[in-house]
Amino acid sequence: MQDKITKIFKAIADPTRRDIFHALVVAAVALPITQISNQFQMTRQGVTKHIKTLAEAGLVKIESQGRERYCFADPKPLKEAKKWMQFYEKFWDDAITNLDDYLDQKA
Amino acid sequence: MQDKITKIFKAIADPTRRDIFHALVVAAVALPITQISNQFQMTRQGVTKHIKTLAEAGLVKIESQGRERYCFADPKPLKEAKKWMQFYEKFWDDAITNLDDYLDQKA
DNA sequence: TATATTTGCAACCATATAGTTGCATTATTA
DNA sequence: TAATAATGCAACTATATGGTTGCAAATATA
Repeated sequence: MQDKITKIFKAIADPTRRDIFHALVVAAVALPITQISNQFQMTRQGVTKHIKTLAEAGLVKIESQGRERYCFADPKPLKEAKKWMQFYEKFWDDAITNLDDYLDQKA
Repeated sequence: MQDKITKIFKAIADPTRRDIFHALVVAAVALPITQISNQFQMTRQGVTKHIKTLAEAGLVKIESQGRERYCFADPKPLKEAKKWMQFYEKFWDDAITNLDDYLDQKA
């Protein structure tokens, strides 16, 4: 199975999923699947699949109530994604800015 | 065509690609493709494909010198990924911590 | 010049992914 | 109880993805 960080990055690597996630975040309330899917062009089942992917990454929580399934965004897993990136942050500035110069120097 | 942020997230969503990227970052010098691929179990062509994906996301720069192609990690595009995440950072803490409570309240 | 090295390109394969349609199930409401 | 609404499940399609092998081209070295 995929590790957590891979699931998170895969989940947000799809633009439609980012849209769904965003819609849930700004909604700030839990919404049933059908209501979410009404905001998108694709079929309910398509949206459901994306929500499942988001849920598996922990970015969406789902709670059943009667026949409805309320979905709510949970951005917390993004903390881990941020943490992964933070290691590389220190290289943002001291990265070789001009590879040509580097290679010339080496030659 | 895919937008920039999608390319970046897709590039780092694959664990092998994260490994290659990491190897290039810590190497801190430009390395020819064959030399990079020697550090991995898979074929040179497999590694080359991953490097291409990373390069298309701007995370790796490639410069030809003679018959060799020197690759170097450039973490700068991660800034954009971080920026995307920063919008959701403000929701990390005030996100509904217990969806059950929220729904009970609503009921 | 002959040989070895680094690489790109193309074809190919297996699996994953994004999306669809159709139907059955469960819960609500008239 | 009958009709409607929200959902899950399964099958299916098309395309993307991760990876391979084989071969040709260009460059470097003996």
